[in-house]
Amino acid sequence: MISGLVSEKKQKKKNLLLAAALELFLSKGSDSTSIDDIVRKAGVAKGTFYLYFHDRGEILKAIMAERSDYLLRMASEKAELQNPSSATERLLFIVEALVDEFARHPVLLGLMYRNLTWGILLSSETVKDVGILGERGQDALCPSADFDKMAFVIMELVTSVCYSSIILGEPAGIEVMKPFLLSSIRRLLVDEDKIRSMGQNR
Amino acid sequence: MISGLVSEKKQKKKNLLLAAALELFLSKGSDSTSIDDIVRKAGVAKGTFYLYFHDRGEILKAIMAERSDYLLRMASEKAELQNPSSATERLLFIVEALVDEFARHPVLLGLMYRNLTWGILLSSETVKDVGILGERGQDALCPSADFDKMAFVIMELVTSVCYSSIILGEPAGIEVMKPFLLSSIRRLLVDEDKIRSMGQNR
Amino acid sequence: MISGLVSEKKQKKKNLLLAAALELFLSKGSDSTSIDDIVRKAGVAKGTFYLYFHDRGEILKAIMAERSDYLLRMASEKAELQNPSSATERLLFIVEALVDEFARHPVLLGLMYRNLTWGILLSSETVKDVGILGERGQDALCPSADFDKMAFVIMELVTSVCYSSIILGEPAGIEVMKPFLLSSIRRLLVDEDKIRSMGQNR
Amino acid sequence: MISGLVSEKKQKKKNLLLAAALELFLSKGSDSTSIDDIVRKAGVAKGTFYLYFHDRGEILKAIMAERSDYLLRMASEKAELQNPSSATERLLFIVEALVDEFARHPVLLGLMYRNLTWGILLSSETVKDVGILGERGQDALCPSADFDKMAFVIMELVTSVCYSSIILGEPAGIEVMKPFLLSSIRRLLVDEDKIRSMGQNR
DNA sequence: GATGAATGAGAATTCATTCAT
DNA sequence: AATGAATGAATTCTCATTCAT
Repeated sequence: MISGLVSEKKQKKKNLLLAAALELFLSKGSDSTSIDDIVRKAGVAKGTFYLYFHDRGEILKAIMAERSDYLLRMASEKAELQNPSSATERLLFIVEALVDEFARHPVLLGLMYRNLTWGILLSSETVKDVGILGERGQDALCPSADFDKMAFVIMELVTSVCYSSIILGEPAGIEVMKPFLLSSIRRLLVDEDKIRSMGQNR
Repeated sequence: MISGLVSEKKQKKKNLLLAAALELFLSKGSDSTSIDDIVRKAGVAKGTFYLYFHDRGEILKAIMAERSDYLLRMASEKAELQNPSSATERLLFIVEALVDEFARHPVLLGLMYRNLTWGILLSSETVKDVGILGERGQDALCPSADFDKMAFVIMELVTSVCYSSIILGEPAGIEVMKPFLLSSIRRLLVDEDKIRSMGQNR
Repeated sequence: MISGLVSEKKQKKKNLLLAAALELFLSKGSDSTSIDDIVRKAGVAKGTFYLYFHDRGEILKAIMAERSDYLLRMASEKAELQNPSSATERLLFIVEALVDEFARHPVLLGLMYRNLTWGILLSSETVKDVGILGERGQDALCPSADFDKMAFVIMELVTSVCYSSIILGEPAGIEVMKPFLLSSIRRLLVDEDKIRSMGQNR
Repeated sequence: MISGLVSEKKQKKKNLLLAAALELFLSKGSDSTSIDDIVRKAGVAKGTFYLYFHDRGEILKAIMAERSDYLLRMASEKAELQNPSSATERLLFIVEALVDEFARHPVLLGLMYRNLTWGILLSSETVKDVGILGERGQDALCPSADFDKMAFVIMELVTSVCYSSIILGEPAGIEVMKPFLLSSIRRLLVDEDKIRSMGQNR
């Protein structure tokens, strides 16, 4: 456990930097946060920043990865607590939790919007076991081949709609857009074959 | 008519600036384009920029508005040429034209992704008469109340998916994502009541 | 003449920078002179430097060109005043003037040594008409084909010997090295054919 | 012998540093090589550098001394292999070997040009016994008094001309300058008395 | 309206050096 | 002897903005 403590100590300054950067990115946006700001807030020397990160983009990426991972886990756990009756239900609960979190923390949303592409996160191992679409296979929400694409499309949709709605108020407030978003997702998950047959009717 | 010519002449420098800025934004990205770059390329003096624009954000906004308007019109016209048999068909043709355009001009896509929210454009008068969801009312693709939201959600989805797919190659190339995107949109437009009843089965 | 005055005014800041840089390069050496130092001494803003020079190397080059050109003219004039009886005499007077100047201003020598290669200067038009080897042709000090090479070799020799002798005191002081240098140059200018025949004797 | 081994081991890190520094100086130039670069390449800790060298200048000096000594020995040996018929011949062979080596390794040339003055090396004991001007005395290439000066002047000349010719291409390529340089040196070694008498004729 | 020289605050980055372990 | 995390002064370079002409 000593080595654990050592490496913990070794990472202390790095963690100070990460914490400071997160706080500043959230309050001022990443574009207007200088490395000077970060080290001043972290209480470390300028050079220490470059000991751990190559540039501002790198610390942003690190923070985005950590935040989105955390966000997804948190939403997943919240959904589980509501005993979803189906995979669809579960997904909708997850989305709802995400929307609520974004509504509570618009700055976080602003930060994640277009600094984050879910593509990378969703294909990462850590998130695979969380899952947002339930198990692949029999009970899956969509054909296995489309699994990744669907997860990805849904997450991009959620972020885009939240951003526009919560931050810009366009085309309507989040209280109006949320139900619409949820029903949109429900529609997305409808079995494709059934859609095609229904499409014929029009 | 003289005054018309005069005001046209008066705008000459402004147009030079707009043209120069567009070209630079596309080739270097808006972040790395300085006002210096713009005036040099436009062949006007530094001070002249501030005669017409307050800052870089303003010229960017102007360009984004013009570009997205043009893009939507172009896609609309292309769709019309294919004699769509229904409003859904027409919308899918429009989306296809947009995707193709983005695939041909990744730089334009990158520019729009980072600097445009369809919310503003879609609610503008100039785009209203283009329309992407057909006429409101009887034959409409979705309930009148959801009209704007649906248009908005679809456009955000298209941009997000294109960006991730074309620029980042995540979660797959655009040739794979395009059919998936089109079928996703088809599903989004399915009548909600039918969905709900189908949702029960799960 | 108005335009002359205008362009003179336009160059005022540039000249302030050049003067400040020269003074600093001479007193601290070019390596330990920062752009900050230069602008502070010149009394202009930081950005103004970059309005006129791309980087420190550029201002150094400009100064070196001006200084060496001046130096050569000065030495040439001094030589002329002594009514040299032959082209060889004239060259030796020039070299002597250069050596004396370097001995009086070791800092200048230190600056020019290995920041300057005579090659560029000697082939420039401004120096062509000064000449250090007299007229090409009949009376020339060396075959026309070797003219440039000879001028170049002599100047490199002078600078090298002066530097080592004056700055480092190696292998002897300048009062000892000067006569040796002059006689070395005299030897260099000896007709090659004669040398070859003399070489046989050894 | 144990102590010998120990002190050899003790020097192991120092040698690692020297080897790493040489390689870096040659590939990046000494100015753009940081101590960080050196220790990283050497695989030792930052602090270890300061255990053996006071600053970068010190390690540079050490390397320059070793390199130029090696270079001179190498050139000397090569010259010997060609069975020079006279001291002049021998010197010219040495110079030729040096020029060829510089032409093959322009980086080495650049490094030596900027950081070496032959003055120090030529007066060192290790080089005295190599000699480039043959034995002092009867058969010497020049009067004993001028021995050191001449050796020095020739070496500076060779380095300067090689640098300008090989690196800058001024005033001509090395294939053109080499013969000229060799004949110049031949002239430099001509007996001074004979010169003086010949000088009268002009 | 138009110009463009001048500004100077500020951002990023480097690197020799120290020192507790 | 050896380490390497931490330092922070120093430096380069950018760029939006102003203003006298």
